[in-house]
Amino acid sequence: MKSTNVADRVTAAALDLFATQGYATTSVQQIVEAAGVTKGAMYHYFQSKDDLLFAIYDRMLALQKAHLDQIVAAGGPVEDVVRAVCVDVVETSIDFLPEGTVFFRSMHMLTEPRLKEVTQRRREYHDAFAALLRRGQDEGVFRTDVPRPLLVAHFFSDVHYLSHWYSPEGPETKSEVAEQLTELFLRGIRTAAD
Amino acid sequence: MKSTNVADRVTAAALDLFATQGYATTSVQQIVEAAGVTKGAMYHYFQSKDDLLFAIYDRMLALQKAHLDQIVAAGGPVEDVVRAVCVDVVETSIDFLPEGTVFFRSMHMLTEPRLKEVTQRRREYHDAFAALLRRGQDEGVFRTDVPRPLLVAHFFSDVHYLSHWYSPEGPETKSEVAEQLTELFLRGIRTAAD
DNA sequence: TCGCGCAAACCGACCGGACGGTACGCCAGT
DNA sequence: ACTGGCGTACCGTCCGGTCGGTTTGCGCGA
Repeated sequence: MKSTNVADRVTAAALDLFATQGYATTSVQQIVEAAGVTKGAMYHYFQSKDDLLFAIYDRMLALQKAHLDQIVAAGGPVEDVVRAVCVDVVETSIDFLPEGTVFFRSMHMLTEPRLKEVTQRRREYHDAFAALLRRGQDEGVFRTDVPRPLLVAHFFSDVHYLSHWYSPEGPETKSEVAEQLTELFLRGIRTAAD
Repeated sequence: MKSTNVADRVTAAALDLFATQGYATTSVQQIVEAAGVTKGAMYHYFQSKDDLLFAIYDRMLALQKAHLDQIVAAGGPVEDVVRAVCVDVVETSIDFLPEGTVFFRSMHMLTEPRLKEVTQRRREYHDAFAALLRRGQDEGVFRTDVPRPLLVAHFFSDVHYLSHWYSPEGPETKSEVAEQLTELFLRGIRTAAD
C-alpha cells in the first residue's frame, strides 16, 4: 500500500517536528519537506494542519482506551487490576513519549469540535479509572478520606509528567519506572492497615 | 507611579491571554488592546514578545525560590521541612495557576538564552528538593529503593498537573488540596516501618 | 493483449492577510 | 533645549490554504 505511506510519513514528520519545535512554530512547508512530499499531497489526505494534530491524538487515545478495556475485562482483585492499569498506561506513555509531549503542550491549539472530542475521550478514560478506585474503596482496600478526583489527578499527574523528565537513555528502564511509579501511587492510596 | 503601571497592565493582559489562548496564537496587537496601551508603549518596556513570557516566569520562579530558601533556613526535622516545602509549593502554584498553565505549555517557545536561564533556575529548585530527600534517606526516614530523581519527579508531577484540573470554584480549598497531595506523597516515600 | 477513459493521487505556484518589529516624530516635564 | 515616554504608520516576511492542471493506476470492452 503505497498511498497510505504518504499519510504515514506526513504524520511521522509532523509528530517529530511538533515535539521538537512546537505546533505553532512548525509550518506546513517544513512538515511536507521533512516527509518528502508536496503540500498538495498532504492536503489531499488531511483537511488542515489542525487535522494532523488530531490524528496524533486519535491514535494514542484509541490505543490506551483499548488497553484499558482489555485489562478491566480480564478482571481479578481490584488492586491487581489497578496495578495492571497503572503499569500499562505508564509503559504505553513511554512508548508514545513524543505524542505525550505534543499532547499536553498543544492540545489547546485544536479547533473547537476536535478539542471537544479529545477532551471527552480523555474523560472517559479518567472516569473508568475513577470507577476502579471506587470499587477499591467499596471493598475497603483504598482510603476514602481523600476526594476521589484528587486521587485520579494524583495518578495521572505522573503519567503526564513523564515527557518532562524520562529519557530512554536514562538509567531506568521503561518497566522499572512503570512499577516504581505504580508502587508509589498504590502505597499512597491504600488504607492504613496493611 | 504611572509609568510602571503600563508595564504591569501589559504583563497582566499578556498572562491572561497566554493562559486562555496560548502564546503563539496571541498577537502583540491583542495584548496591547487588552491592556489599553499601544504597541509603541509596550515595546518601550519590553524588548520582544518573548520578553513578556520571560517576565511571567521570572516572577513566579523568584517567588517560589524565595519561599523555599526561607523554609529550609527555618530548619527542623526533615519530614517537617519536606512537608512544609510541599504544602507551600502546591499553595503558591494554586495562587499562580494561570502562570503555571502558561509555563508548562509555552516554555519551549522561549528563545535560547532565556530558555537556558529558566531551565537552570528550575533545576536549582529541584536540586534543593532532592537534597532534602537525600537528608531524609540518610536519616532513614525516606525509602532508598527508588531512585531519587524519580521521587522528585513524582512530587513535581502533582504540582505541574494542578493547572489541568484544579479550580478555585471546585469543592476543595487550596490548603486542603495542598495537604492531601503532600500526605499522599509522603506516605509513598516513607520507609515501610512506620 | 491492448488501448481507452476516468477517477484518484498528486503537484506547486500563488493568494490574502496577519504578524512581529521598527522608524520617526510629538509632547510633557524639567 | 533636551530627554524619556509614548503614538502611529508602515515594512518585510511568512504562513495556511487553494486551485487549475498533470500524472498515475486500473477496470473494461473489443
